[in-house]
Amino acid sequence: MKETRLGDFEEVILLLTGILGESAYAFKLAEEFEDQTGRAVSIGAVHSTLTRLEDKGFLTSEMGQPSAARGGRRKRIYTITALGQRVLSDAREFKMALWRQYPAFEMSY
Amino acid sequence: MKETRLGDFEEVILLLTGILGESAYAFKLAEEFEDQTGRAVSIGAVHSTLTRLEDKGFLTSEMGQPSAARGGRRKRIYTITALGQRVLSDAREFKMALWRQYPAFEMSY
DNA sequence: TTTATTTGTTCTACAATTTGGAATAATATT
DNA sequence: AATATTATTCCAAATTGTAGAACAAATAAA
Repeated sequence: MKETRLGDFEEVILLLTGILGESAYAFKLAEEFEDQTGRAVSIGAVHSTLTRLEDKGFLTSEMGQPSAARGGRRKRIYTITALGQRVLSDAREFKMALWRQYPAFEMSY
Repeated sequence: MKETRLGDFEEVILLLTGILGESAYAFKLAEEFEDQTGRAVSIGAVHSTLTRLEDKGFLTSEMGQPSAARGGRRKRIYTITALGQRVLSDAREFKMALWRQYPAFEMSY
């Protein structure tokens, strides 16, 4: 577990993992990413990012059970850690603090 | 002007440029970054990022006048473009939409 | 029961971003 | 003129972002 920063694609994937909860695994995350951004993403991109997030200690993973669906092999389920939540929360606070200072975004929080 | 994405350090620098207005130049941006994040940043990092943001069309720059201060040579002043503002705004909308879906961040916007 | 199809992961390579530091330049003070 | 200070520009290395091929396991169809 290396101590490092959080890239921006990493942040989105981490957030989606938190949002998806129990059903957070690579394929589903890729699908969700495309739905929410409209941007295509390769499955390889998602996998290597998940691995990096796990190395950094922001996620944990374990293999789940195979599903009844055709081809439904075992998935690797990812779970956000307390550290991961903290990092997301810090990133959010920081971003909001900046936006508040930018006149072009004058608004109430 | 290449059409590309916005990295996360890039986003912060772009935002700070908008916030600083007239006085947005590399040294000041580095200083501001350190004040706001508590994280040290090298001046080279800021410069290469500014150049990339300009290549992407999110910023414009021009040389200003020398200041009266000792060693106060001419600064390259950066200004955010309409495209840059739009990109920032889009990034903000997207991020807020995600946060709203994450139960750990249950709150009113 | 073999073969296809589907769902998934793991591995590998390359591109873009992030980051630090050295080299250089311009200005004011001594 | 020499020195100290404020800046920029240039270059190299590490980390992130991204795509795709190779492989594995499960069900459906033949």
